[in-house]
Amino acid sequence: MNRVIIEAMITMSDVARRAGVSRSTVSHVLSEHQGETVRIPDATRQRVLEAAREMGYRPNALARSVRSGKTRMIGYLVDEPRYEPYWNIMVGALEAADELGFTLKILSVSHPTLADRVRQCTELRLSGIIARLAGSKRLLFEEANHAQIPVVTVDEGIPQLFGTRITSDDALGIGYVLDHLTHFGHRKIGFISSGFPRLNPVRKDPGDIGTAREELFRQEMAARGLPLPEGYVTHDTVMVFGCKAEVTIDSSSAQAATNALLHHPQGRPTAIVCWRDETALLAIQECHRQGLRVPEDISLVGFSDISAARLCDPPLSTVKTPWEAMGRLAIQELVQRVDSNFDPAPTTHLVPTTFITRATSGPAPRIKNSRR
Amino acid sequence: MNRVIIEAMITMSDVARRAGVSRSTVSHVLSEHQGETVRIPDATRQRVLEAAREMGYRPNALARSVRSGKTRMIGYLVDEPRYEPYWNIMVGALEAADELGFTLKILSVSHPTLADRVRQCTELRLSGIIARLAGSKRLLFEEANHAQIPVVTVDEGIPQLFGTRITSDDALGIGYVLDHLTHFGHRKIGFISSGFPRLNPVRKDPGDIGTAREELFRQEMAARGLPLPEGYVTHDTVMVFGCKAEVTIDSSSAQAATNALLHHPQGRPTAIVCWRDETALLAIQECHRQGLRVPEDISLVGFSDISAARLCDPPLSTVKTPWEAMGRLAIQELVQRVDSNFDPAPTTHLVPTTFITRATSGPAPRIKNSRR
DNA sequence: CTGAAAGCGCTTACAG
DNA sequence: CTGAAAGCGCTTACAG
Repeated sequence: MNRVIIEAMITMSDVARRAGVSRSTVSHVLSEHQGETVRIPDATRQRVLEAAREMGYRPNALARSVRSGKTRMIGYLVDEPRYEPYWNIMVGALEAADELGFTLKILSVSHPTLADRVRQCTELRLSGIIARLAGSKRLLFEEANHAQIPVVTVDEGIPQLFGTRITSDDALGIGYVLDHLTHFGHRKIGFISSGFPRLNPVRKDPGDIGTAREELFRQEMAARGLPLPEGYVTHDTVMVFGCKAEVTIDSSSAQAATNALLHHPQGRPTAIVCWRDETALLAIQECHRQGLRVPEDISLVGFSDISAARLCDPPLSTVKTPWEAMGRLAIQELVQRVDSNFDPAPTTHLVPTTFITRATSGPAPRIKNSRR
Repeated sequence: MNRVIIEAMITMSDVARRAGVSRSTVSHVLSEHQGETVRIPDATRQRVLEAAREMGYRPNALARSVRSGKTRMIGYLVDEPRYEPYWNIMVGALEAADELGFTLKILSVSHPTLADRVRQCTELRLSGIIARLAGSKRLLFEEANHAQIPVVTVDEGIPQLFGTRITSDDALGIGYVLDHLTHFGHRKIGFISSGFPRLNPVRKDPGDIGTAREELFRQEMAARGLPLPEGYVTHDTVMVFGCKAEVTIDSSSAQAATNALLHHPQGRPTAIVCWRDETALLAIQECHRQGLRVPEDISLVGFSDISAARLCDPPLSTVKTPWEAMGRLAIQELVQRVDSNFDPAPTTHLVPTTFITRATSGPAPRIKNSRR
């Protein structure tokens, strides 16, 4: 351990004094683009370097940022920090930020605090913002545009007026799922959708990803000429808002949604597609409880590929959303905008999804009570 | 949207000019502790406030920090950002930081970059550091002590020379597990431990949490007078280090570890305790593959309570580590130190664990091939 | 090559 | 009550 007791942080002036040169010289030697503008003779440079090392000098990144007006710090605004995919986005973002010399700050935002949070972003002089936010982003864009901070939204269902939007190609995913299931002979396919719109019939969030997938499912079923009887789409209940911005998985509602499908008057579907993995896993529990084997009696498919999908038994067949890649892309887009002129014009990146065949999907059984 | 085109960020001088007062006055009105030292008459105050609002003024938090020397920004150093529990720690830390007016920065650190990362922490003038790091933390403490930055380590197996250490009370957890299992009549209990020491026999990390739990298990078994035949402790293989700091779950090694237990010459254990949930879940897959029912034929217990534990079927009985609470506590400890004199003296907080009885553990079966 | 000076945006004694 | 001045730690034209 260094035995020198340091009272306060060593500054550039201290180093200058020790090396017997001016602050300017120290700055030139220690600056990023050393030698680009001015050249310092090696003797002086060494003296400065050594003094800095001896004193354990650490440049003050904040002071630098104040001077340059650039923080190279990017904010990640998340409304549901507990949700695994949003963490995966962050992991990707973190990696990319590291590589590009940026740092990442996490700001958790529940709906009531959105205004404060975006304000905080500009006070922090963030170089860019990644937003994973349900609901209206008007406040965010107002503030960010005013402060000329580029923003990219991730996992956002609908196009927006400003900024870069990075979203997964769920239509592709749904297509894969239906190809897979029809290949296995399934024709009676149910869907468990997100219950969000029912919870909040007034403030309907058009960006609700569960409902978006439900729409896609309906379209793709129709496109394939597959029947979709009334009641073949049910809903679980997910709390997405609230002070603590928690994702509560209400198992009883997923259970009810599954049951409605299993006891459908026209006979149960031979396969159920769920708007996300958590729901699918809960649905499987319910199927087991009813004595149904997965996938022999019924196939189940999820969406996202959360870690549990791989760990469960049987492991879940699911659409893989490339969360980390989306996070990486978000950073790349942002960084690219940082050094160019601010331009809030909207663009969209559709990131391809893939389908992972694991063990919860298989050949359609012959249903005895089928009316076909 | 605000229709005024802003060229650059509005500064305090701009507001002062608009309000017809000096910068000092603006500062006084807008500062945190307004009115504590000086009192500004309401008329002036209103003028300033209105000017600031009209112009969309946002104080520069960086400049403030340079001045005050305090950033109220805490860094979270994680070596395996992909691992769910470390994300949970962050969620807790984030909440607590918000409440206390601090912000959180995430720094991912793979082993080779540790030096750079800790240096970055001091250059950023972080107010504190939360470290979730395997291996030696010498570099970290050298740097942090020099810069007088308080650090708390989380989920660190062994006591250290400096800083606050927050760790879960695994002894308690193991105790619960064995109480539970013996209550159900189990006496032949196996353990799957972390394979880390085997991977890295040279740089043995004494903080390896899997091995620590194994030790605890051995002690508690002995304390209860339960036999632990040679070979009743096996190991999976977890890659914890490497450039990308990934936690790779090598299912084949967990499989092998399970198999070794199932085919033990003295008969298989009636219960297996695993050093973490992922391993337990993988072990269950293997048991199923061998035609064993869980928990009728064999009980399985994990450690951590990751989200998959609840989602799987049967849901996993496990020791719950209070990750979020640990993150919260880390922040609280740090914040408390920020405004007091720097003191690196070591302290330890042992956070209690609990046991969650779910469906993978039950009464011990009568083993036919048992030699008892 | 190197230093004195001005400046980044803020705050805080210190006069008036 | 309010402003001029000095200062936080840094950088960057600008002289010499």
